[in-house]
Formats: sequence, structure tokens, C-alpha cells
Amino acid sequence: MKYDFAAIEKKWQDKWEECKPYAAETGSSKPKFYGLIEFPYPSGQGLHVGHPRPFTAMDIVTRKKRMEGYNVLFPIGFDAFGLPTENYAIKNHIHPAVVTKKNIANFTSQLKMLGYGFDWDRCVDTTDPKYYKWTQWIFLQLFKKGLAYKTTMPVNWCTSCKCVLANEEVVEGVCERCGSEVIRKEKSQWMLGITKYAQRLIDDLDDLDYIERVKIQQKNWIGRSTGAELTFDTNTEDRVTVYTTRPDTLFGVTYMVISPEHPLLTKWQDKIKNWDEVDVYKEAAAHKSDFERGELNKDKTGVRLEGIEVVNPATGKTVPMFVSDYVLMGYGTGIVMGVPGHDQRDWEFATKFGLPIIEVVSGGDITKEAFVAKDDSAVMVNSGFLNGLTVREAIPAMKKYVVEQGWGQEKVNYKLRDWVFSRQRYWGEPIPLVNCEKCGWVPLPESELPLVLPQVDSYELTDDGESPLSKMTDWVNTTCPCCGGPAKRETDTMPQWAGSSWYFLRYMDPHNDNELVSKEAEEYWGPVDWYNGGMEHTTLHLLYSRFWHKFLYDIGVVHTPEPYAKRTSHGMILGEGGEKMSKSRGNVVNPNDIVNQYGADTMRLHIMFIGDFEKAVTWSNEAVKGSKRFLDRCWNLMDIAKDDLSISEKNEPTIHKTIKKVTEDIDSLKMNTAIAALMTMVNEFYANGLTKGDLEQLMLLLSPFAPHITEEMWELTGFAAKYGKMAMQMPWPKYDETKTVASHHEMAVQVNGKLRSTIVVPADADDQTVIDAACADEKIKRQMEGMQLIKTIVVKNKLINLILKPAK
RNA sequence: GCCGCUGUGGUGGAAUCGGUAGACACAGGGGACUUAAAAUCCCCCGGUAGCGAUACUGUACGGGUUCGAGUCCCGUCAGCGGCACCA
Repeated sequence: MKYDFAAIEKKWQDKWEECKPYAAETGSSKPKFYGLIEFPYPSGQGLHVGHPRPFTAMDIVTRKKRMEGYNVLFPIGFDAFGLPTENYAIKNHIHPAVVTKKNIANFTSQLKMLGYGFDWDRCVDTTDPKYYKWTQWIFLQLFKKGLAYKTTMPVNWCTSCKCVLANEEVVEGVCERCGSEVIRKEKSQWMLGITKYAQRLIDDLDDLDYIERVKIQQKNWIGRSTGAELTFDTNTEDRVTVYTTRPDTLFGVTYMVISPEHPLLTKWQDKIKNWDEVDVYKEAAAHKSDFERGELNKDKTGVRLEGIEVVNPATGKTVPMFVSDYVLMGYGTGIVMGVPGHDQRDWEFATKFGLPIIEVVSGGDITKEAFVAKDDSAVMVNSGFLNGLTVREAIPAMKKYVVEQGWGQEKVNYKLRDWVFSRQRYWGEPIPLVNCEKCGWVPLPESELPLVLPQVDSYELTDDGESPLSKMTDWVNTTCPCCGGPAKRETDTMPQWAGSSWYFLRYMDPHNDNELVSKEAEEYWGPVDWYNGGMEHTTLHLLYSRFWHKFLYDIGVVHTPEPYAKRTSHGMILGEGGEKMSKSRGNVVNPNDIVNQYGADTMRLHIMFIGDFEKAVTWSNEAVKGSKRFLDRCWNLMDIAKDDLSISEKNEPTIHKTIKKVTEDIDSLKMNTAIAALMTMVNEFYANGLTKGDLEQLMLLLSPFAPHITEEMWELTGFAAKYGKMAMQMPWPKYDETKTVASHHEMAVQVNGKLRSTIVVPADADDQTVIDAACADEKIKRQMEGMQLIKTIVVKNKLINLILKPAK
């Protein structure tokens, strides 16, 4: 009988649809396992070959967990708000909800075609009002705790599209869509106070089982630095405060720099003698994009503030003050002390403006470049009481001194900024707040949630970059829930990150209309035991969702401070030729084609066999055949298996070894070597012959990888009838360590570290026995002629190294 | 520039703690079966020399540690990912 994958896959998928073997049961007495994959964005193109990689891996992990007796939650959903759908809607005049529905239906059928063990009854869709009711609810709680606030801040503004762009939409300083210049524009935006959680987001990483590079990237993104805030007197009534990580270099300060956006600048308008010049610089800086300010314009520019002087408390001398756009308003205090001797940026600035450069740390040549000591054992000079100390000693000494003198205090800073949470877009969750002239920003009562996205005539932005919702005057004009007076609704919507920041909680209790998640469900399922996703989500999605989860922990909604106990990441699938798959390159592989040609089981197997899960791999249509061939070989074993239900003596060591290997490899996502071990086992079965008992073990091991063919074989070989269960419902096979070892080993025999021969000896033979055996070997005898044995090294069951030297 | 990762046959990739480099596949070559093709089965497959046994050589490059290095250490080069005037 031929392996008819199309008929077999259809048969079993229909069966699973009906008997729901993947249903998770909240409150079951079995141990729980919550395996999570990043839910997809349902794009119009459908699934591409990159999706099945993480999905299949976690499907295998969770299938094995079920067989090991766990009550498994392996859910799926759709992260469906977002720009591509909105843009498609604008272009084709179709409501985004209609497009979304269609795309989700398409994704669903594709995912089912691949035979994943998702609990489809728990499927969520972030654009469903029943879902985003709770996204809005979380926002309201953040607002009530003061963690959501509105502020004016610079945004990316496309001068041609006249709209606000997300950072991701700005590519090399121009608008991704039209290629026009992008400038910074002040706009009022909702912000979330993630920086208040910065330290906890760093600290709690320590106890998590995340792959190391994810932890490192998160820490770098949060960017903690320790230093001091120092306050300087000026010749105005204001004092200025700077942040520095190197208070030890205070004696080397020869000037100060203020950011063009700093409010003190405007305040000092009358005192600055060259205000016109300063104002022009200020204006010019405002019109520069971040890109120009950063990437292109390493060349330092600036204007001296005539009439403003600052006193260096360490030396008592006055130094001049400049405005320059190399100082950022958003980090530290927006004012920097210039230490040109020991900071390359300051050195460039000082060189350009002819400012003095003082050496305060010895060891470099400050006439050529700033000396930034690589280690902290360099010695301080020209620094009063610090002279002779190493940098390592000088930093704490100066910090202490600064505090004693009342010049400042120790300070920790983070690069992490608060989260810009508004989008002037239609296709997102409406922000459930109204603005009342009397009461200010007022939250909607929770009973009015969800605040449903209203129907609009056009999804285009207004000319001044406001959300399409702002044109809906009937919707915008409302009454204040607080005083009953006239009020306006917020017309900004939430970013796509919102719905994905908590979706894993909703899976635990997806149909609950009264709570985001019931206490019972959350305490049973939380936290997620294993979350796999892309490296590209390490800094944003992962950080955002950890932040929300910590907030939910603080207000008592969840019982753990962290959402995910374990995080792994998969590599990308590249197109033929090693390039990123993209429509424009025309190298996108659609999983449908592979499934039609070879079947879902082959697709699943191949995508796992293709290479190291964490690394990028190149897709090859040619190589898929190997996986299909393997399944054919498995199938054909049915014809040659002897009618004996016990494990054959000949295959026993291989079977136990393979069970061990596959068990361990699945747990560490090394599916490629697990499959290789299964292939080796099948090759041995062909070489040795096999019993039905041998085949039974193979089917159980193969089940998580290729569930359709396995169930069919399980039925045909009579095991389904024998046990009254599907293979996937059987206990995971166990191995006996003592049976994994063969009775004899082949050992390598080296002479002076070079392989010269191999010998076969009984397992666990003692050292003298193997040395004797090695010395008796013909090839070794030849090597030993005229030589003297001075040392032997024996590695049990593996290798013998004989150290010889010429005999005297 | 900074942080992180990776360099292994024609190709994808294996190789617990430092212990037989190239498992398992793909492609290729040879053979069997077949009227033929597909499929299937068997054999070969890093390089150089040799009919062969075998010898030398070989994990980006240069050093080092070690009885022994793909693996550890120092340096260099290349590629990928992230961040980037963060004081």
C-alpha cells in the first residue's frame, strides 16, 4: 500500500476537529504546561514558510508534554490591528474588519492544514471588541495609577503625507512610503510610564530562563548607567544641573552645553546677548530629523551663549556655555558638562570652538584625541585632591565629596524612554478617555467598555495628521462621565503593541465577559512555561508585555511578577540564495505548495530538520525530498515488520539510545538531531529487520513530528485497536540507561595524540585490559618499534593515547 | 564606533566535560531492477599522493595552552543581528 499523504492528512484532521484531543482543561489535576508561540499578524499574503518554524517546534514540544502526562495549553490567536490592513482598506475602500475576517479565515485553514495541536476553542482576535474591551480596561487601570499621561513630544512627521510616522516607518531619514523628508514635530501624545519599571525589568531577568542574548539585549535597551547629578552656579539666578557618569573628571570641565530644546534657553532670552543667532540655531535644530541629527551629522555644531557663564565648583573658575544639538533633551538633564580631554564628542566640539582641553586622567595624548581609559587603573592628574588616585578610586571619592559639598548627588539613569502610546490611526483600539473642559481627562466608566471603534466613511488621516476618528463629530462629542457637561473623546488609538502585551492571559480564560482572566484560570495556568518567538521582538514586544504584566501583578490581577518563565528564539528562514524572503525578490515560499506536493508531515519534518533552530537557514525546495523519503521508509516498514510485539534483541540498544536522544533533543529544541537519530534508527531497522514491537517505539517517537502518518500507521498495525487510543494519547516511551550501551565499544587508539588504529573491547573494560589490547594491535605494534612507552591516557569507552618517545 | 552571535566538505548541517572531525540529509558519481522513465535498493563521495594497505594534510587566518584543540586563551580578518552623539 502506498503512503497517500493527502487522504491520510484529511482523514485525521477531520477526526481531530471532531474529538478535540488538544483541548486544555482548566483546573485538571494533571501538571500543567503552557507553551506559547507569538500569535501571527494575519496579513493578506497568508502564511509564509517562516511561520511554521516556531509553530512546528512548539507543537512538537507540547505534543511530547501531553504524552508525558501534562495538561497542555497550546493556544493560537491573531494580532490583527495594524497598518497593512488599514492601508489595504484605504486603497480598496473595504472596512478593515472585513479584510481582517477574511485574512483570519485564510490563516486558520492554513494552520489547520499543517496539523497543529492548537486548542482552537481558545482562539483570540485582538480586533474583537470582546477582546479589546480588556485592552482598554488595562489602559484605564494604568491611567488611574498615573502611568498613562499625555504630553507634548517630538514625533516623526512626513512633510508630504502630512502624517505622523512610527519609528519603524522612517527608513534612513525619509518616509518609507513616499520617500519624502521626515522632520520632528511637537505633538501631544499619550505616554506609558515604563521607565518607572526600568529597574525591576532589569533585576527580574536574573531569575528567568531566557536565552542569554535576549537578556543582554533587554539590558542594553534599558541602558542603566550610574553616575552623579552635579549642580553648577551661573551668573543668572538659575543653577544648572548636569548628569555625568564620570564625576571624577570635574576638574577637566572647560565649558557647558545645553540642548536646543531646553526650556532654560527661552527663559534666558533677555540675558543672551546673541539671542538672534541662538534662536536661528534652535529653529534649525527643530527642523532636523533624528537621522540628520544623529547619523549624518557627526560634525559638531553649536553657538556660544554670550553673557552666560557657569562656575566650575571644583576649580572656582567660570566656563562658557554653548547650545548644541549633540546634547539630547531626552536623556539626563539636557545639559552636559564638557570634558574634552576624556570624551571624544567633547574633544571634537572643543577643538572646533577653540576651547581649552585639560588632561585630568594620565596615559593618553589629548592633543590627538580624547583619552578614554579602557581600564580604570589610569591615574588622575590636575585634579586637586584626586591627584594620584586611580579612576577606580577617584569616582567614589568624588561622589562622596560632591555630596558633602552639596554640589549634587549620586544618580542612576536609563536610556529607556517612556512608551509613546498614541497613534493617529483608525485601525486600533480606541483610547477610552474623554476630555472635559472642567474635569480634564476623564476615564470612561468600566461599564461602558468596550468603547467600540465607530464606522467611518474614510480611513484616511486628516490633513493635520489627526486620526480619522476626529472627523466623526457625532462620536467625538459626548458628555463628561464626571460632571455631565460637554466633552470630547480622545481620537487617537492604541499602537499594535497593546493587544499583544497581554494576549497570553486571555488564552487562559478567553470567553470571560466579567474579567480579563479569572483568578482560578490565571492561578492554574500562569505563568507561561515556555514562550518562543523571534529575535526581532526582544526589545519591544517582550519588554512591553513584561511591563504590563508587572503592572497587572501590582494591581493584583496576576499572581506572578513575570509573564514568561522561559523564552527561546528561532532564526529566520531565508530564500534560496540566502536572502530574506520578500515579495519584491520573488523568493517567497508558500507552505501550501510544499504541503500539496509532499504533505504536511513532510513539511513539518523538513522545517525542523533544516538546521539549528536558533540560526537563520536557507530554504531549499530540493532538500525537502529527503524528509519525504524518510516518511516513505517509515511507512514501508509496516510491510517487513515481524508479527512480534516485543522489542527485538538486535534493535534494543538503538531503540533505547534513540528514545534518550529524541527525548533530550526535543527539550532543548534540537529537532534536527532528533530527526537524524530517528533516521539512523530506521536505517538500522532496514539493516537488521524489525518486529512490530520495534515499530511501535518508532511510531511513538515520530508522533509529535509527523502526527498524521503516525496515527494512520498506528491504526493499520493494530495498535489503535489494541490500546483503544491514538498514538498521540499514549505515554511517551521510556528508555533504560543500561540498555543504551552496547556490549562492546570501538575505541580509538592514538599514538602521541594521532589516531593510528581502533580496537573493539568489552564495555567498561579496565584500563590495563584496553592498554594491553591496544599494544597487541598490529598497527600499533609497528608504531612502537624502537620506541619507549612513557605514558598512557585512557578515556573510558572512547580512546587510548599512548605517549611514545625514541628508546635510547 | 559599541554590544551580541557566527565562520566546519559541492550544499544544509552533526560533533555532552577538550577525546576517532564531517553523524543525518541534499546534490553528484557508479551499479542493480526496468523495454524505458520515475520510484526503490546497493556502493563511493574533504584535499594531495598511491593500484592498494597507507601516509601526509584539513574545522576563516596567525600564535598559545595541552598527551590531545572545531571546542579553551590571546590577536587578526570576514559575515549576520541589535544599538548608535545616551554625557
